[in-house]
Amino acid sequence: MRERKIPLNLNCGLDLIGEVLYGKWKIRLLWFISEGHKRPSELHRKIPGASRRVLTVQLNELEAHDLIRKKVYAVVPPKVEYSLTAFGKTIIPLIGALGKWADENETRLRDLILNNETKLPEANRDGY
Amino acid sequence: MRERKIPLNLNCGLDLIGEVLYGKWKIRLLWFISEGHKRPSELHRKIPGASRRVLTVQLNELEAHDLIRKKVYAVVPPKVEYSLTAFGKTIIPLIGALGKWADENETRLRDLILNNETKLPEANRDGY
DNA sequence: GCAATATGGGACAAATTTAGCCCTATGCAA
DNA sequence: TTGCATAGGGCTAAATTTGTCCCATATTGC
Repeated sequence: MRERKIPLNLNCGLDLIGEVLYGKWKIRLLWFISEGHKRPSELHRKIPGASRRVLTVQLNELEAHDLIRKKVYAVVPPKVEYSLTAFGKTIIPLIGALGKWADENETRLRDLILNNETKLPEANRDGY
Repeated sequence: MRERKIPLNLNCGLDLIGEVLYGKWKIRLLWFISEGHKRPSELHRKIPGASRRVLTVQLNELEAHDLIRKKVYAVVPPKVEYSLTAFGKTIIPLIGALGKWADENETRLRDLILNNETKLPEANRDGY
């Protein structure tokens, strides 16, 4: 975040989607929360590839965007639970649909992605 | 792209979605192409906020991922037309749904986003 | 007493994505 | 003859996103 130097576009709906859902782990976070994984540590276990730091940052953003709500228990060690807001719930079906689409095309997508991971970079390496 | 130092996760469908749709302008590109805006210059006019460079890069990626197809006419000045592949067409309804969701919640989203744009950065500025 | 637990956040480093420029090519119009 | 239009891609710089490390907290169990 911090002071943005390149202005936001907020023209069409798709721009807005970008702002709210754009973040490497956000849709996964929303999805797992919708599945009932509420605590940050749980979510981190579900998404081990992400650093704890980014997850908390993105959770904060989702909260700021009113998609999730945070409940802090005054105990030690700390306990925190996230849940979807009513607003957040309205977007879950869409995320579900995306996941379903990807699952249905899983092998195809995986092939396409991996193909390009091994092809494009080699072309670049020559340039160094 | 180039040589990736942080490995990809390709576990669940949502990871795959990330790889294919993650890119600042990709869903907009797909959407506009689906609306019949085929030529790079047209697309650029529809998305003036993006640099021409990134658009061509992201178009290349979409093509590599088999969501769009490119037709090059051997004329001068050059003429290129993109169109959705059959595979690409299957994802359009999902993008449409996202756009619709955002349109329906437009003012709310805009408020939430702008609110945070002005609030969070100020909190940070103090730290400098 | 010391480690482990769960969470948050500051400071800074690295990785990755985007933006900005420049150059090419060739007809057509002013 | 100069300039524009169209598309691509190399290269470098900036912006932005992610990751790493470290500290703090209070209680339970060893």
